[in-house]
Amino acid sequence: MSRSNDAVAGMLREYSELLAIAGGPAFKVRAYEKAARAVAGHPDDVTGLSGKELRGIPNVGDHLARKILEFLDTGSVTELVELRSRVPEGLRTLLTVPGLGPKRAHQVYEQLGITSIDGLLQALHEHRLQDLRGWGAKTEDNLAASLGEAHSAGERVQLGFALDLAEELLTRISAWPQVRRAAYAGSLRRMRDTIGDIDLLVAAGEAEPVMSGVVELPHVARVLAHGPTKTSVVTSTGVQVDVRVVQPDVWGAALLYFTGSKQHNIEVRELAVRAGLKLSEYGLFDVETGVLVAAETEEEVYARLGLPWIPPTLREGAGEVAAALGGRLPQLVRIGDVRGDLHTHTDLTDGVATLEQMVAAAKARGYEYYAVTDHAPLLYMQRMTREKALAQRKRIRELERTSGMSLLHGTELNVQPDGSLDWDEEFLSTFDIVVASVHSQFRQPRAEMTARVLRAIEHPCVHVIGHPTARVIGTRRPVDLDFDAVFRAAARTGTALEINAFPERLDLDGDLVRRARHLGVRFAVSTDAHAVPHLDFMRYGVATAQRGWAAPGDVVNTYPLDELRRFLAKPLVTAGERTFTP
DNA sequence: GCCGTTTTCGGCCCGACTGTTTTCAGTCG
Repeated sequence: MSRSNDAVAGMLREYSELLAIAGGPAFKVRAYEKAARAVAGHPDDVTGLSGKELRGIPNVGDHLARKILEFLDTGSVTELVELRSRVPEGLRTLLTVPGLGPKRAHQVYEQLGITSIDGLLQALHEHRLQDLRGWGAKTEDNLAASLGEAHSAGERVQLGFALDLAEELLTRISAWPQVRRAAYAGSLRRMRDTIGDIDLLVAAGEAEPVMSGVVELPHVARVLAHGPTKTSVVTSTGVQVDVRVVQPDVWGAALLYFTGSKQHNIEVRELAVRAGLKLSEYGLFDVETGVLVAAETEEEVYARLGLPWIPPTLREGAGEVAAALGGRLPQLVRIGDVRGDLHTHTDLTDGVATLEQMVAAAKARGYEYYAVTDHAPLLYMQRMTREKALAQRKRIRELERTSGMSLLHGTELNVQPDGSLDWDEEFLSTFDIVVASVHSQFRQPRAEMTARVLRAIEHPCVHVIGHPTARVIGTRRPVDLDFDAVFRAAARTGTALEINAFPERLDLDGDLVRRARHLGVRFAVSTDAHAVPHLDFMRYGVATAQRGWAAPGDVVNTYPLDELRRFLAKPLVTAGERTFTP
């Protein structure tokens, strides 16, 4: 994703939020927010675009085009700087607390002088908030709960953010003359859904120039440590980056060591000890003679220990070493196995790209098929209607003839609190693919939530349950579900569970995928794209599937189209099996 | 501030939920 689009979108979003807190007109707040979304989702890099071209982006008009140009030109916007001076800096971070919007942020600032999350916690502790107009004990309780969650997320950043940053840093570092190889390691290479700090490994004959280069990188805000082979810095975005330099001939041993996980390394080193060997980041050595046995590649090191190469996404010390010893490692699904995306949106609902743009981008990715699944009427804000859906279907059928790619017309339904869905069964049966997701009432007790999701799974027209836990990383915890019951029902009815590839979601996560897989569940790895660049999130979804030990056969969108269609026919559901009737 | 006109003004995603009120404000999706 192009960085300048993200930077511009960030500027517009900040403007929108500051305006909201300052009590600016709501329509203006929304205008900035909409423009931010459009710019972030715009497929072309905005750098170098003319004012006229910028105005071609939806929701960007004269004023915003000028602000964007000023921003790209000077790195700043006069009016934004002025606005910042009127709103204390910390107030904006208060908006990240679920349940606290611009009005209440403004209120706690005006009446209690609170400008930070710490200040809010303090006031909460002293029960000073419930004296405010419109506040009560319950409001305080809810706020305390969401603050607790935000805090428990700690300083970790999302996978997508970390990977973008790591790749940008690696591009720079790899260009230095001393550098032979450079790669990210650690939890990022294992593709965990959140990343504590970024570990970069560099192979270079000479370490010193690399270490000095790292502290000079423009991203660096603070240097934590700066030694001959290891440097730790904090970036201006607050992420810690550890860079380690090794000799090129021990690359494999070092990469293995720095990729971890700790538990995986312990298990591998135990194997070494039992074989009279010693494993460190400098190589695999014979204990008696001290002779180096293997170090150059990971494959060599693993092989000398009697192991096949173990994919990083499996290295969690969760049975992968034993499986590797026994020849039982799964054949993992890979990005190249994916033949299509089964959950995407267009600007007919809340996407920012047109149907034509999304289809063209999917075609450019080389997909064999592509599903468009815009929202359904019960997500009221999207104002979907049967007529709009049918009109879209007509355009999809036309587009299919010219695009040379199979297009599936689908929809994303809303699973209501009682498990009922948008539209009737007769109309639903006319869609090629139906995704059903929970979008509201996330705090239902387990029994109700489970019954709700089970009813959707049992519905004969529902093919995929979208983002099954509805979590938003760092913001909203997963819903409370009896997963075994859900997984068994999904397996029995032939309903796929989604592995939503959006970096904020990654839902199901790797652990749940693994559990579900054991019960025979199949998965749809989908991006939930709302813009062209979001189609690239597929790699996060595939990595999450890998973390759940999923093979291509477990993932329905690796199937050729005819096989996918057989799956979507949901042959496993018969009327007699249904425990709920819609 | 943007957009689409019944084009240069007047609308702007719209309904549910929560917790507070005692008829509604704030937040969310």
